[in-house]
Amino acid sequence: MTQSQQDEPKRHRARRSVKRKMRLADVARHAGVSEATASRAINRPELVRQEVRERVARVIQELSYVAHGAARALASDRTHSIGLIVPTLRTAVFAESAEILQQALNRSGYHLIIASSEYDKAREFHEVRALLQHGIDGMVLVGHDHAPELWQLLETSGLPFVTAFQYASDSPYPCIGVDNCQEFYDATRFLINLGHTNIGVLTAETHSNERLAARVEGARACIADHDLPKPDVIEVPSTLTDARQGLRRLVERKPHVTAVACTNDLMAFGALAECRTLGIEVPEQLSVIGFDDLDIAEHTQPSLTTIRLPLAEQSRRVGEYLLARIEGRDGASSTKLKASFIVRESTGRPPEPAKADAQRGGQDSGPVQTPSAKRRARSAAE
Amino acid sequence: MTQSQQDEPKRHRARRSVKRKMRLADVARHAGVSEATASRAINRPELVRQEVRERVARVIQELSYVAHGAARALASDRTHSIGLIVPTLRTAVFAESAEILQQALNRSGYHLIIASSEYDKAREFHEVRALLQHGIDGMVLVGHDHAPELWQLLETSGLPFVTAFQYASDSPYPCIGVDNCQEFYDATRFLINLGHTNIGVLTAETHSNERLAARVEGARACIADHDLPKPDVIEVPSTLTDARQGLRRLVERKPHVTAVACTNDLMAFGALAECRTLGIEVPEQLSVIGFDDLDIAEHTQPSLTTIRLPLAEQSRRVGEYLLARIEGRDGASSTKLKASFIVRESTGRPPEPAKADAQRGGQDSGPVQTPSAKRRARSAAE
DNA sequence: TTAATTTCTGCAAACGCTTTCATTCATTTG
DNA sequence: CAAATGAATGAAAGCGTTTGCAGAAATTAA
Repeated sequence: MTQSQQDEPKRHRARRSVKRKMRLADVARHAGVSEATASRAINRPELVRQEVRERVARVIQELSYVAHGAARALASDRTHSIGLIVPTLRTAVFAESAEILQQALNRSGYHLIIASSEYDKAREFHEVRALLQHGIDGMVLVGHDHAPELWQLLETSGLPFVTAFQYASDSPYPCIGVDNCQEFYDATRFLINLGHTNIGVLTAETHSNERLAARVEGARACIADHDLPKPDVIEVPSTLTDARQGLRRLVERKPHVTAVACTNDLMAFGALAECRTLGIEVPEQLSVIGFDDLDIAEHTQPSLTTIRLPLAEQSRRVGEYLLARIEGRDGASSTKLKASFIVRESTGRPPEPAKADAQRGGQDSGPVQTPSAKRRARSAAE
Repeated sequence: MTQSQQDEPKRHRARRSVKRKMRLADVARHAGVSEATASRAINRPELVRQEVRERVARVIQELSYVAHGAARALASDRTHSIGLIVPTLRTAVFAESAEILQQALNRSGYHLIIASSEYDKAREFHEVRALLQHGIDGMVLVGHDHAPELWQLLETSGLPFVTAFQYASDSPYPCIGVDNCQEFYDATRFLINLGHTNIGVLTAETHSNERLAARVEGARACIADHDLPKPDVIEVPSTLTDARQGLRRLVERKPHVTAVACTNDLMAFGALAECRTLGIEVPEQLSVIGFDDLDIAEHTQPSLTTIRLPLAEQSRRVGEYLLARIEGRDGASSTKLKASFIVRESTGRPPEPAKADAQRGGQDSGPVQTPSAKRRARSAAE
């Protein structure tokens, strides 16, 4: 029995693609080194003599060798992928964060695998299982409100993970994000400082959205702290149409409301749109604030006073933390980020009591954004 | 030398997590079958006796065994992940598509790995390489405009792939999407049918966005086909601020423009905002159409006439095609999808010549959206 | 009953890489 | 100059699955 020309081990099943893929063995052979050395030339170059290192690199080029991710993952127990589970990518804030995180990880040779839960805990748990099974080196979750099995699974798996978008000082797990309650408290105080005493809250459903719930809580707390009457809180499905209807209910039920704090920009846009329809002047008759600072916020009529999350920083820190954990170092865990308060045209002094009840304010009311208001705004942003 | 209690092979290096993970061998042992059978019970249940199948399933439950993705991938040459490269997730249309695709793949046990190119071909090529190396079973690209090396790489790798968001009858590769040129041609015809003879085009940069370029081309073609003078085409960076400026340039340079066809909703929103600022009544003095039908399109003042892509269908088909290819069947390749034309308030008849030059039209001009206009709109949508 | 199928199962060989350990070789050091 | 140290390399043992093949068991046919 003669030795075959190439001493390749014979495949015991057909490869999917016709042309045989180059393997590390091929690289090694062409470079005249062992597989071990070839591998090291790739992964730990400092362990290999420069001359050899270059030779291997050249051969890799020539053969256009591409390492086999799965084999590498199996041998090294590192998949170089990170899982991210967001409620939905349809929300700009999550999409943008995913994008930034993906870019950041990319620079470190990691990939981002995205799954969405649609605000459903069971579904989220299922996704975590699936990701775990697929093999990931780390995981990012949104917020703290998850199925108990999920926490347990994460813990027993020993997988590095972090939660984002909500800081909680009492969280037993690492989290990176703003304190939504605090931020909205400050925003509400901004309104109160402007002179508003009757503030309504318009929010999308808080049931499975702890961030929104925290914001509502912040508004409530601030209003209570200033000895003002408990605010009307209207909760509607997360669509513009519902937001408009919500605004209507708010002004109907409480004719005296002079400011509406919306827990996100979507709600605020709905409010603004409905005000236009109802002939309510913003901010002369009603002040409106949002949360998120979506691109359009600057271009609505009037432009929207809102709160901007430090998404880039959040994603950066999430990436850093995870990579640190993966590589054995352990980075600073929970981090509280600060949002920025953006004052635009949709907020101003409350109307004079006399005017408050008039359905349409006069056109003559001048600019309401007084210097002192601006100053207060700034302080609220800190 | 006595046999150790468990005949487990001893690990030659420390596992990352403390508690040993369950492996298929454990499942097999507990179920009293071989690894092979255990594996089959999981992957090809029809090959094992029901009784055994159930036993294995039970053991898996009890041990909370989770298969090792990398090992599985190495042995089966299937990673169960699909790569998607979009220009950016910051664009709602791409984010939404990614979301839908991810959900669809999920149901079939696949994961979606997302990367973004930022409209940069070199970067895109790099991402493809990275994904290929990571190991994916299929890939989705946006459009046809890619680096030549990318096509080559894809071809030699033999990876199933498909392009989306733009149908091209002459593409040598499978693509699934609408014909952007055709769709915008129809939209332009809608304006012409309303009586507009002087139509401006406002678009974001077309340099590395073939979809926008195709839309502009569609508008040009339609206008030429109707023997109207060549349109002014203003191209601006993709921000609302620039869009507003673009609108201004458009109405300044050509005072007679009575309609602006925007190649996406972002541009249209900018146009609408600027019209408000300039005191131009829409649609009385100027008609505006967009493309994408973003959520807010329905709630702008006036609401925006625009075009909606069949994103769900596109994603569904992309998923189906890829899975078919992966499993060896080959599904229908290129598919042309149809968008829907959504007529709202931002389009109407052009102003009477006398009024056309007046900077502010009378408030008294009634509803312009005549029944016949509506009828035409419908036909344009087919 | 035996032979011929068909259905299940187990053995063991991949899958393509990483990494431990031992070895070789070139340098230092005493 | 021998011994000790350090730097580079290679051999080979995994990593945890899947799957071709062959044999065993169960079923059917004759």
